[in-house]
Amino acid sequence: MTTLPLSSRETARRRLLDALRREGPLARVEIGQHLGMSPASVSELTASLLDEGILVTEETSDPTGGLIRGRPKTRLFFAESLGSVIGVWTGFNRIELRLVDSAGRNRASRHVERPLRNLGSEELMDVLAQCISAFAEESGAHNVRAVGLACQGYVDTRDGIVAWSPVLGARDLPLASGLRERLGQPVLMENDASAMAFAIAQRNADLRSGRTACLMVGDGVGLGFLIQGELYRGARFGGSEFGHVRLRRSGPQCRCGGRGCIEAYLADYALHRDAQLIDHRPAPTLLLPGEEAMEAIVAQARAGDPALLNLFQAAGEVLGDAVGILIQTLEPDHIVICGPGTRAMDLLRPSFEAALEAQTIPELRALATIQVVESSIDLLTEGVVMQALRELDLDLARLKAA
Amino acid sequence: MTTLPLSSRETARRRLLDALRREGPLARVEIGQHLGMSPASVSELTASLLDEGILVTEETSDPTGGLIRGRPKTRLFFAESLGSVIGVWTGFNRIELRLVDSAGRNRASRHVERPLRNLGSEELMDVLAQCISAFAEESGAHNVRAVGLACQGYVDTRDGIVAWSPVLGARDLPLASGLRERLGQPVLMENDASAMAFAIAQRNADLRSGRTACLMVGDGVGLGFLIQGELYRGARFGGSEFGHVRLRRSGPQCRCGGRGCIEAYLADYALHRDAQLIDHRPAPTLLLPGEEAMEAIVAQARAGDPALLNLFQAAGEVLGDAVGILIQTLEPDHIVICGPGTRAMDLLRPSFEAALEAQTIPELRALATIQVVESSIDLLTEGVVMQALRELDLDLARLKAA
DNA sequence: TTTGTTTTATTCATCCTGTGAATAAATTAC
DNA sequence: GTAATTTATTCACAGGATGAATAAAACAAA
Repeated sequence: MTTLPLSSRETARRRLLDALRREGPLARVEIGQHLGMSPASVSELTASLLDEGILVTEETSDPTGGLIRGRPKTRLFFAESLGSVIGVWTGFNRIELRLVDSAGRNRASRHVERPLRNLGSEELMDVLAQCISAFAEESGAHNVRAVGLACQGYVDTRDGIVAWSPVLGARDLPLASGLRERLGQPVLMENDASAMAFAIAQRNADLRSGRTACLMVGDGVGLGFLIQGELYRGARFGGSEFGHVRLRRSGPQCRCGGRGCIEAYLADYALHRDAQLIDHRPAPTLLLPGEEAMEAIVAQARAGDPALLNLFQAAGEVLGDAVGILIQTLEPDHIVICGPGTRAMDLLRPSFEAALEAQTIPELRALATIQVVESSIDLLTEGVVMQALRELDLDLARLKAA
Repeated sequence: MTTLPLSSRETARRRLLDALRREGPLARVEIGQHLGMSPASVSELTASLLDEGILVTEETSDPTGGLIRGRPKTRLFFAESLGSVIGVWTGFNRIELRLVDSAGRNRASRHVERPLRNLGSEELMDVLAQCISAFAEESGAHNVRAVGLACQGYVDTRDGIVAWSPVLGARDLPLASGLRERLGQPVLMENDASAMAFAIAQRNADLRSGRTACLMVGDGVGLGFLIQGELYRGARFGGSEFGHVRLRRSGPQCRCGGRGCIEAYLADYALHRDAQLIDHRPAPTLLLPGEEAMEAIVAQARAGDPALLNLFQAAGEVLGDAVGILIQTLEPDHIVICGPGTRAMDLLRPSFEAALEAQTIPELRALATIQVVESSIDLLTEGVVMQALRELDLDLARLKAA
């Protein structure tokens, strides 16, 4: 992840390519309208992008059937020849993979069940590299240009280092360089909640204006924070570990070693573990339960199981407190609650809303819109792949400039 | 407060004038070194600033006494003729005023004891306007160009509206326009913690790089958050109401009407109130105690009063939790604890550090430097005045451009 | 005094970008 | 075939940043 300030040319270029990835093929006039650029500027920019072989003109088979007068649009889009990018997410005991072309269109995806916890760092990198190359091979990926990797924990996105992760058990793990050596590809890293936030904002223009706090609930709990559509970067160019804010002094145990973290109430592993405890099952594991197991718990709660209802009630309360803290601290314009955890939003909502109300000042609460976006892990690899693609766009531009 | 994106020219101009206000008179070469600009650009920029009458060349009385060879520097600085700006802070029962020239140098200051709580909005504006004009007159202010006003609460800095304030009891109060009508001057508004954060960052270059979270403890508790030296703006261009994050569900009463807010433990009024309660004094007020009263409480605690020590212990714990939340949410590069409340830092520190440690992940905690900056309310009016001056700089540039 | 040295400041030609206006191109409508 | 319409390019120009050359203002030394 480059962190140099972008020149105005680079910004324009990025905006243009972002718009194409979002909207699909566009004619030059349309690009101008989308971005508020003059036709002359668009012509100039696209000329060099065409020249560099990044874009190609589309063979227009005249889809309007001659209903529109005037010179027909020639739409521009990404050249197929540019190759592809692999996006990876390392979950608790699962690896999610996706292959996209340079336009960001899905080409293949799969997931692998494989616990990554407590592997040594060399072994971890071996396993990951092996999964990625196997996936590349089986999906017939040709000309892979980069790998984007999202994982839980605090990620130094500039250097591709996992500064801290509860899942990988890692401290300052130089994952990007380790995988680069093994795969021979540039590897770009991102925190997983950041990746999902980015993907969601790509689908909703509102979320790309102002400040958007995107709380992902699922495997863990993470926050992706966007300012004018770009990911917020903290120290060492990482995101946020909001999921490990400890709201309850003597709350349940968290994967991070602490107690009472937001995650320790809301994450799938936490709900699953606590549900097992209710049933007096032995030795609750910290492994990620499958979607079926979670659905079963939710169904049982919806059926009226009082102990489970209590669980969701407590989780909703924590969610309300969490969103309340975000509102009072950052005053975002938009708040998004997303991730697999939204499957139980109906169960969470009453206590969520009560806690949010108790936690926040009404006048400030009114400044933010809150929306729930159902989103699966797919969106996560989509986000990291998008970020990787933009990074490659930039590299190409700088390559040509030099 | 203008919120339009700045043109590159405007950015350069702002950086130049900021540097002059911080560093004092500078020669053109020195400006170039400070800002990493070419001599040609500096010459060009300063030429128009001199032309507009914003800067003047300094009459160099050759202070080096001829020890240095070569053409002597001609230093540039702000023209005296440009007039002055008044900075105001409205506290709980006190108004702080300051007059500065266009270079930001202090010309006069005073404070007025005057409770502002529970005044009607018209009356409030009358009182404020009257205080300000009396101050302008008595300090011999000539050619006042603007008033900068900092207050507690959520301030819409673009339109100068107090969206919410526990002190002024206001909801959507258009204070800036009301005062402008009464004073005939443009009035620029800012949240008080934001103003102090800005002032502190002007004095320490480190804090102007990366992300700085500046927690002001005093009359209330506020957060000023800086990204690359510029104030973070949330929805409606306000700052943060971090002081009203409710950390303890059944904690003490806060001025905002809630319970267990950070402020309800740490603010002067809270400590004073709780100290009175210990002594079984009747009817604890919410008025701001004077500095002497606070010093007395601190002295009594330092002398070993166990009940007071408990009070500071609880406050320190809340401070640690608060800083912990900031670290895990925003991963700032720098954290500053400032304001009059730092007077008791020795009493707060043990429980502060323990709570911080319990609240945060060591690897993440290590990413931020934490420093305590002793700072009085003076810095606050300094900050708001600085912001007002930069806004005027911008207006002047846009005036000339039109 | 004169000439050279040193440092500061300006000027100038140039590059880069972005834009409005004019022009060209490609199509439909009549 | 001509007019109308829409899309795309070209061109001249403006604004801003910069390196290089030049000018300016001092001191140092012969």
